Amino acid sequence: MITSINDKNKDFFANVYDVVRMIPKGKVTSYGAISNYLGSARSSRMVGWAMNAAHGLKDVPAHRVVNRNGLLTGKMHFNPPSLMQELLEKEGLKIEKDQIVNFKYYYWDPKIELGLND
DNA sequence: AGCATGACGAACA
DNA sequence: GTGTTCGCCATGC
Repeated sequence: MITSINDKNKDFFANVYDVVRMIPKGKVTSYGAISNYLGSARSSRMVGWAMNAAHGLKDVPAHRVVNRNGLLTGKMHFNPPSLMQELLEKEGLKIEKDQIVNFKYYYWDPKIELGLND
């Protein structure tokens, strides 16, 4: 539950949620990619912070968002920490040592997918 | 106000 | 490739 956010934060959150919702099934992206897409390439921490608040929203597949290394850094924040991996595996991805196998292949960059393409 | 932390990332040694 | 440091913005003490 967010106690005090400004309009600026709200806009940032809304953008993050919107991008995350647009992530195709079986694809993943990184916090940095989202922050970059929003224009704040170095505020990737805020993306993670937004995800923390987003984890209460069913429309926001936070499990499709990992760090640039393809590592499931946020798995510990899910209800069962293993849920994140399970969801990804259910979408056809393979996880090993909390890391996405062939992460580069499943990587989905909003800056490219949504910006370069119509 | 200052200090420490965080689902991160990039630069540097 | 690994370890350290800084930047980013917000939160908690």
